[in-house]
Amino acid sequence: MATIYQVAERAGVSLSTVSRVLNGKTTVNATLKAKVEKAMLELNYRPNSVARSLATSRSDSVGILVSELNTPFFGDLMQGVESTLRVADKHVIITVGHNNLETEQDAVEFLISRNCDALIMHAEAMRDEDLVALNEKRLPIALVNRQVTGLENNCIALDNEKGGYLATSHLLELGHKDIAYISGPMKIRDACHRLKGHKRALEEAGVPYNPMLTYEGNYEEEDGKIGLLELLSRDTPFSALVCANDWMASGAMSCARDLGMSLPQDLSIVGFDDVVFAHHVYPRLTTVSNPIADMAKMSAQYILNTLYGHTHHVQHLFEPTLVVRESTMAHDG
Amino acid sequence: MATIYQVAERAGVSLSTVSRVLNGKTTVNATLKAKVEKAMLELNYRPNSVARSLATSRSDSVGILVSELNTPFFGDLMQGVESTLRVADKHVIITVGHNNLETEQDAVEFLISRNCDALIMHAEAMRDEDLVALNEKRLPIALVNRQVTGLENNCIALDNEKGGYLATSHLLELGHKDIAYISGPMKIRDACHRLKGHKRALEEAGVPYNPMLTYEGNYEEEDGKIGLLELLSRDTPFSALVCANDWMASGAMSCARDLGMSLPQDLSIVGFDDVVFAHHVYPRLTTVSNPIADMAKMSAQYILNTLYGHTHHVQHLFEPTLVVRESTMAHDG
DNA sequence: AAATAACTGGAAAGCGCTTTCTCAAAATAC
DNA sequence: GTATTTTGAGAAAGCGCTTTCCAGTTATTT
Repeated sequence: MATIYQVAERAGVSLSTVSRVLNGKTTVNATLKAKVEKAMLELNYRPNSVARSLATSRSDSVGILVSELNTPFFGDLMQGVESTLRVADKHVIITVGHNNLETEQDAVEFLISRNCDALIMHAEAMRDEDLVALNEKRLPIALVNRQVTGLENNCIALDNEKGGYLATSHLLELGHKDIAYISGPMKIRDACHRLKGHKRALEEAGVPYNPMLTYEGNYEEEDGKIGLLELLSRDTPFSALVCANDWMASGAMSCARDLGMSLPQDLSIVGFDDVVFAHHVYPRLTTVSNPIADMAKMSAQYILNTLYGHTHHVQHLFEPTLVVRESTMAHDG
Repeated sequence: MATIYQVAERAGVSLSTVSRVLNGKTTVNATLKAKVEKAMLELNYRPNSVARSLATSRSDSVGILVSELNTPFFGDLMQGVESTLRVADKHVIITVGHNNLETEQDAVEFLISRNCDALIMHAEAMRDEDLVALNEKRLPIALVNRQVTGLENNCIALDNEKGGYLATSHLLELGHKDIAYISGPMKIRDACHRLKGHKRALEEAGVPYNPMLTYEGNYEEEDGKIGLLELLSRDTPFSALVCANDWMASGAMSCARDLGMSLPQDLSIVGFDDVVFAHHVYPRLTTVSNPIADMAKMSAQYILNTLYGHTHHVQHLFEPTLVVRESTMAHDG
């Protein structure tokens, strides 16, 4: 790889001149500039961004932390961030936290040691304090899908409580009263909030909450199946089921079908997140849409604002909406 | 952030000692070592990997190029690579090529300018020559899902031709003779190979290939729908359909259902890739499984071998297998 | 006790680039 | 034509770390 010295030599100018045309801060004589550009082209010169980063302690890249790489949810998240950063000519360094404290911290350290200019994080395991502490370094952070008191400005979150509320309200409106709920792991906050919304909807409708109708899963497809079987075994009848994400909803659906139930006649099911396959399942899944891609974009814009002087409007709380498809129907009983 | 000097000072040792314990090439007196480690802990020292990378021109990170971030296929790819590299304590820098020549080249330049030790690429737009040229720099590359003559060692590919063959053979065995085919874009090689396999299966079965039964899509869900409508409009009856990926298969399925067809009675459909939602659709999709996660892992192991002296066995060609589910059935006519 | 081995410290160069700072040259003013 | 400003060029330091040398200590052998 050619260095800046070689470019300078070939163009017959000093190294500082090359640096000047490279960074365009100061004006450079037009003919000289042309010479330099020619030399760069001929040598196929590309500035070494590691060296540049060391010298400037900036890197024009922002670190992003996701929990997994291979789920539609995080796919949309990464994609949203990457695309909006790319148009601003910033790059992205992705790390994986696996929803595990140590791994998340490791990932963050890695990103810091890579001189990232900022962090966009979907941190699930790190505690609020960790995040606050992190924010105190002079490295800007954006928190996606999380609300931390004290960091309101950095958070871009979904109103999960409202989402849970919407899901259950929809079923109540359809005349269901016995509504089962397969929750995500309660150690994950959005799972708590979703369940809270569910309870509020019940309460407002005057339907008592029955713990026998709730099962705590782990957000995975399998949990939908296991959860449904478990719920059915509890001898507490129900005509509808809310699943705290689409994966579990899908698991519950195929389990129900395997059990010979017909959907949605025998069981109305609503999911959460509206991930890409939600309309692939049959019957197409009624679900709560989680505008994760929009939130991701917004977080990127927030970073662009604070870091590079852009002036996007930033919205901190996103509203979920109910997407009614064919997996729910009125209760006849 | 603390520097190595501060650690040295605090531990009361020289900088070279710190560097020695850091890199562990030479042995260091145990008590000194302990002192240094204590100092590091107290200062929460993390070596600046940018500086280190500049000094060593290695970075312990490998660049990876994918076409998209938000599809299950690439999700599995990234996940496979990341997980196997992580256990070897290497990091990953992901870039996106969007199946576009310029973007791909840009991404590669970025990775190079970041001092990546190696590249794992799913390059779709770059030409064979580009890849060969790239390989000539001393930076090792692994090519996933692609076969380039001259780079046989670097390629980890799926036998796509065989996959296409399997799909169509399955239908032929079920008694279908009029088999439509929705292809991927012919500018993408695996799409060509899959189609070629389809044709070979027909030929071996003595069924003449009818171009009227082939539609060229773009690998997107929408294309399944458009393709099916187009094929139906051609007045050339068919009882089965092969789609060159699961997305198009899913699109075709929902389109068929919207048209009032019942599946698989009125139309047998087989997909390709066995992406995660293939068994979410209804009826569950018979498809050709593409062991992309395994291939990804293998590519990472190959890199580990060439770069860091590991000695994994590397397999260059992967066999697809047919996964029979419920979207295909015997032809009665 | 002498010879050998093993470790440690200090200094210095270098990775490739940016960024002052200084000074000379060109452009403008009077 | 001299004085003044504006521009551009070059030199040099520094970003944080690794590496290599060499000299000096300390431990281990014999």
